[in-house]
This record gives sequence, structure tokens and C-alpha cells, in this order.
Amino acid sequence: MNPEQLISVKLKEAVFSLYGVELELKFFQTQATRKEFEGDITAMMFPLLKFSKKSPEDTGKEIGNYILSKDIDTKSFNVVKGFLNIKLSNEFWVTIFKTIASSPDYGQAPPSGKCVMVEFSSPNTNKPLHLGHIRNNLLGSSVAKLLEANGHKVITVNLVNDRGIHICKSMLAWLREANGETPANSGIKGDHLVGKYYVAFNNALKREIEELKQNGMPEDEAEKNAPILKKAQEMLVKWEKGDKDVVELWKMMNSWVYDGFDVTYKKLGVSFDKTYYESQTYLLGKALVNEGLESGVFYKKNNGSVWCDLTGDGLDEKLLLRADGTSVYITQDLGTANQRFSEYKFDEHIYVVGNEQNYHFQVLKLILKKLGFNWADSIYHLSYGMVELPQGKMKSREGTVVDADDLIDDMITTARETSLELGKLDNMTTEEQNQIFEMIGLGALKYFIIKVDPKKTMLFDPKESIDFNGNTGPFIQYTHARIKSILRKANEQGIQPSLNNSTLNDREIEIIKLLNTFPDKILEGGKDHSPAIIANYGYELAKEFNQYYHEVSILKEENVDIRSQRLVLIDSIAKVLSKAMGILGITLPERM
RNA sequence: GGUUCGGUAGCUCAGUUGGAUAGAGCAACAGCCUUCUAAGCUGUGGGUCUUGGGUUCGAAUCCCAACCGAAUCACCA
Repeated sequence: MNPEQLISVKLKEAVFSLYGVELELKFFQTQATRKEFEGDITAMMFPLLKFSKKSPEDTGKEIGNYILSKDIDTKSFNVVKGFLNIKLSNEFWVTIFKTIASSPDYGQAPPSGKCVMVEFSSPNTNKPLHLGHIRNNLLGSSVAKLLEANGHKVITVNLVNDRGIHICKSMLAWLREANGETPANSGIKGDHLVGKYYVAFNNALKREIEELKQNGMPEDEAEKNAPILKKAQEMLVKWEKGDKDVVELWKMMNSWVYDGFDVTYKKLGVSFDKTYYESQTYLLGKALVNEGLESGVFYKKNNGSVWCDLTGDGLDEKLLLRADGTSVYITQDLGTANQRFSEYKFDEHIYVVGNEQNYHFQVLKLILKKLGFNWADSIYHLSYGMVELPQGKMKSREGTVVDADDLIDDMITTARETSLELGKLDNMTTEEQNQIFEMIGLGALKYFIIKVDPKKTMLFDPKESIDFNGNTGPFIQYTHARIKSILRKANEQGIQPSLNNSTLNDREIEIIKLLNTFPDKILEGGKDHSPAIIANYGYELAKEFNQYYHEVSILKEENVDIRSQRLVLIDSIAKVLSKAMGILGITLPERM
């Protein structure tokens, strides 16, 4: 039983017996006792004063004495100001410890019967992934795992933006400048190759605009009338008409990009149950708009464009169909959401999309509700903050974009250098070593990103490389390797872990308390859609273990029962760390 | 201007059903490897929790206002 709940029950009994008042369990305020005080659970006396009609101290003493006299789970108590600190018995903690150690998949919630869809990543196919995408992908995949740990059925989906003017730009530049360059004949990763020509397009565009300006055209007109831009627009029209050559080229270049993305996704440990392509969904939603038009939810302006009036909800008017009848971004999102719901009947649909689109999702939800879809309430926009550099936002035009592949490689290189310097892996094969370097490099990167509250803008300084000491992924990985090392040695020495009802020291009780809160953290993290909670929990637990490690000896403990019991304890820590980091997509090594 | 989000140590961040003297890491300084992995541990210094009001026995946390910063309000996606 949860210790706070237990104390609440005792408090309820005490208050009823002493003051004759029957209160609800929720009324009693309890919390884990702060470390600087003696005790395990603290109960607030302030709300009870009106019943006891005594000072906070006297009330605390009276209730403390009552509980102590009635109960064998409690060991002692003290009162400081209005805080009643209760210490629970060793037996109580041993029982908790046993429950934790004997759970096969501790932390995993039972099946909830709920189905949750998580959309994330959603890249454009005209350039490679960057640091912003990394945050998106790591958030999305860890939230998905976190919800699975909460017992939900999770469907991960990706919506690839594979069409539009931006892709035509890369295609056009490739035709003009590439001389048939391909990933195969150049050795350049596909997404980077396509990105190269996207940059080439923009450079050409810039030159043309300059030229037009020198011939006397005003800047804004030059920007609209550059010949290369016109060509890109023509290309888009051709694509929409299904022009064979354009479609062939489009297919080829997109396939390069997908091959490139696959490599990056694989490194990040990201995967999807289903991938949607905008080229297949961009026409969806028109039917919905027409229905809304008939039912009077939407209206048509003189030029034929269709709008939804949201001024009554404190927002603006929203365009849904252009005057020429073509759809806009939100039109297809309406259609896609509707299609997905009829396919999966999800209980919740999470969109992992940056906070720049807060307004978009507010509108999306509102319009779906106006159309009469009750499931619109189940849409949740997991809005995360931008990743900024010391000089501000990443700008591709200024070349300050932090490329995802480069960053991952840098992290692995750093891991390699650090590991080789420490020389702990010398007796391993190169292949084993490389696996560990990758594990550590990615662990550092993932933890660095995920430990920050998703909704906060976070800062990344490329000059100060991501740390491997302190509150970091490698710290937790190191802790795990340390535990595994002890367990290996124990096994070699023929020492078996076992639970023996031995007395637990204070540090061990602290650890058990922490382990005991793990399921709550999973619940909390799931409710808040915040893997950061799990990351910070993992750090706390690892830190607690390291302090324990320095204070007590495990294998050299003379009392055989205590020694075996400690092995069970550290094994439980390793399992919880592993489960917690697994949710974040971070793997923990056996040695490092 | 409207809306949404943020402001905690020099830096990066924790800190929600309101609770005791606000915590970590990095950076700085001082210690600890013949003892289970020093990617670790211990200690020192570092704070008007943006500001001002309010509610409360009690506020970083809730309410109001101001200030600062970000995003957004397109016949772009």
C-alpha cells in the first residue's frame, strides 16, 4: 500500500476517535517527509485544528500517540510546528521492497483499454532533419512509449509533407545544376543531397532578384517575378496535373530523401506504425467543408472562398477553401483527422508539433467541434518550445542550422574519445566498443533533449558540447554499468541475491521510497505528456544509488543475509533505471 | 493591438492536489582512487524565485496588474 494513503487512513481513524469527526480521506494532507527531518510521511496539522481546538503541536502529539498505540506499521513520530512526522517500521518497508522486487515488469501499468494515436516527426522532404526535428522525434517517440507504460494501446503515425512548392524548388535546381548527381554516384546521403539543391535554388533565386533590382525593378516585385520562382510554380502545377516527367523526378528525389531519413530515424530509435503522405491526403477535407457549408457552419464570400467565423470564440475568421476552390493546410488536417478517427476510433489523438502552431490546433479543434464531432475533445496538441542557439533561432539562410546527422556523429565521436581515454573497454572487440560508443553518444543527446520540460524553449550551445557528467544520460548509463558490474562479480563469487527480511538502513529505505514512487511518476508523466518527469526521476534514482554505493559495501558485507538482500536492491534499481530510460529510448550498457 | 506560452543561482535546468531553511548539474575553489567502475562521491561559495498588490495559518506554486522575452493572428505549409 502507498505509505501516504496508509497514513491518511490512520489519520482518519485518529480524528474520528479523538474528536468524533468523520472526514473524507482526501481531506488529509500528507507528503513525503523532507530529508532534513526525521520520519517518512508528514501530515499537516493545520486543517485539523478546528476539530482538535488545540495548538498545532498538541494536536500533532495527540494524533501521533493515538496512531502509534494502535498500529504496528508505525515506529515513531515527532512534531515540528504543525507538521507531524511519522516514521514507518522496517517491516513495512521490507514488504514494499518485496512487492517491487517480485514484480516482473515493475512500473508497467495494466492494460487500460484506451487507444492513443501519436503523430510526430512530420518532416518536409526538401532538406535533411535538424536539431528541431530531433526534439520533435525524441519527444514523440518517448511520449508514445510513456503512454504504453501507462497501459494504453499506442499507434504512432508520421505525416510526411512530400508535396508543394518547396520540393519543386529542390527538383528544379537539381535539373539545372546536378548533372545527374545521385546519392549512389556521389556518396552523399539522400536527404542531404536534396537539401543541397534546395540551397542551390535559393542562391539562384537571390542572384536573379539582385539582377532584376539592378535593372530597376522594386524589391518586392523582383521577389515575385524572378524567373526561377515562376518555373518552380509551373512545376507545381504540372505535378498537380500528374505530368509524367515531373512526377517521375519527384518520386526519385523523394525516395532519396526517405532513404536518408530512414538512416537518421534508425539511429534515433524512432519508428512509426503508419506513415501518411500529404500527396495522398492534401485533397481530403473538401467534402467536410462542403457539408459544413450546407449546414451553415461555414459561409461563402463573394469571390467564392469559404470561411469559418470564429470571432464568437475570440479568434478570427479562418479560410478553408480558396476562391479557386483549392484547399489550404487546415482543410487537409480536418480531413485527415476525420479519416483517422473513422479508421482507429482513438480515445486520444496527440499531435507533437511545435508551439508556432498553437493557433492552428486551437482552430482545428474548434472547427471539428462546430462540425459536430465530439471526438474533437480528444485531440491534444503536444506543443513544444523551439530549440534556440545562443544567437537566437536557427536560420538556414545564415547557415546556423544544427544538422541532425552531424550532431549525432559528434556525440558518438565524443563518447568514443572519452571512453578510449578512460580505457575501461580495452578488452572488448571493436564492434562491441562501437556499440557502446553509439549507446553513450545517443544517450547523452536524448537525455539532454528530453530532460527539459517540453513546453519550454530550450537552448543549445554548439560550442559547449553536451555534457557527459552530472545530470546527463551517460551518468545514468554509468550507474547502470556499475550495478551490473557488482552483480556480475557476485555471480562469479557464487553469491545469490535473496530477500531475507533483514533490517534496512536509512539509505536503503530512501532508495525503496524512491523506487516506490516510480509507478506514480509514470502516471504523472503520462497525464502531463511529459517524458521529462521520467528523465528527472531516473537522475534522482541514479544519484541516490551512487551515494549508497559510496557509503556501504555490498560484496564485502559480512552479514550474508544483508549482503544477498543488497544485491536484490541494486538489481531492482537497475531494472527501474532500465525501464525508465527505455521509455526515453535510451539503452543502458552492461559495462562502460 | 488580440491570443497562447515562458521569466527560479554566472550558465543550463528541476521544483502542482499551496507546506518546514527553494534544489541539482555545469563553471570556480577544497578534499576522496592498494578497498564492489573516480563518466563517481564529499564539502565551500553563489538566490529580493522579474516587479507590485491580493487570497491564506502558510505562496516560486493560486488570483489581479505591470515589465521583459518567444510564438501566432496569411487565398504559406
